[in-house]
Amino acid sequence: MTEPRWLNEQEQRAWRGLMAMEEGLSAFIDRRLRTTCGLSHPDYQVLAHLSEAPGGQLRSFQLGELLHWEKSRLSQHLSRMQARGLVARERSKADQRGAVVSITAEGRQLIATAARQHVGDARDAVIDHLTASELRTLATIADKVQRRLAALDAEPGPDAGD
Amino acid sequence: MTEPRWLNEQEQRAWRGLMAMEEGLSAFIDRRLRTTCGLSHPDYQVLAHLSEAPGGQLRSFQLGELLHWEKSRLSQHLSRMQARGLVARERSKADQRGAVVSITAEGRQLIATAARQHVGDARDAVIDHLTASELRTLATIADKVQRRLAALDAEPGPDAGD
DNA sequence: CACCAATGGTTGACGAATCAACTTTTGATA
DNA sequence: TATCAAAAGTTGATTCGTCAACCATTGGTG
Repeated sequence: MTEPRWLNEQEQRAWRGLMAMEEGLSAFIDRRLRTTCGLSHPDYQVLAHLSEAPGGQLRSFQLGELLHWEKSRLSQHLSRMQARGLVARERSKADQRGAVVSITAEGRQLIATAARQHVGDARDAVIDHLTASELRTLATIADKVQRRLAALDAEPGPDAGD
Repeated sequence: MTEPRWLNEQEQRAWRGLMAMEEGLSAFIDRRLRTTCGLSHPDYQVLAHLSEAPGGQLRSFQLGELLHWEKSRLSQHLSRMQARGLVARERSKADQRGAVVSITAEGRQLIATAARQHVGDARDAVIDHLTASELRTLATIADKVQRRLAALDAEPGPDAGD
């Protein structure tokens, strides 16, 4: 079969809407964080995870798993954030191969401000304009999609005889 | 007021879910297009718009508006796509300042394949796993958010006395 | 204990995105 | 018609993300 099932009217509205919302929203979030706090969204995510971790520190690979980042990206990004004084790194005593990343006082300052900003933006752009029912449905959809993506990731392509 | 209204349980589920879905989904879409067709998602969007335009061509600035891209990004990206033989550019006869971008035969070939792939992926990751009601709600939410983002973009910050 | 694959991270090179500065052309106005 | 601001694109510098190769440590097995 060379022709797939194309999307009908309703499906297309949902899909195109989702794609457009995605692009617009992520651009919005990133722009707001940058202009008001001087943090990119990736910066924000790093600091958010660190600030929520016990002691404000994590092993590099743990942080990488939380963010779903490749190790090289994480390493490069942390180098830049370290140069800006937002995080610190030192070798792990337990495992000499590894590094422990910790949030600095300056980083904590920034993430506190940024978190307020971020919640305000989330409300302003999305949350406050949806009904309780829509919020529930949105959460459900997001869960389904994430589970589906995880499944697709786990079984890359053995399916052929169905 | 220094403390914003933090998100309650339900709101947080929706917001975090949305963010996570967004990242996972866009990574998935991009990865699939790259590995199966050799096109990045940006490449795909450019070709999709061109292929839908009358004559398979558009003025650069029109393409930029459709994509919400800055002109420099568009220019650089088109240079790369041109080098790969996916699009062609020539000066506009009507306006000597401007350029007309057109999709090549090779570009049409690729976008045809990629579109099938893309629809399949959309179904596989999202569409086929949602109920009709969820699809409707998703479209509604996406519309609301996009309108809200447009409004925020139009009036950057005059609102203060509400 | 000697070897060796796997783990944890860094580095360098290249493709992509953004910003500012720079053409060229257009179109309005004095 | 001479001028000048705005519009349409390009270019160069910087930053960010990804890929592949690399180094150091660990831990298991013969």
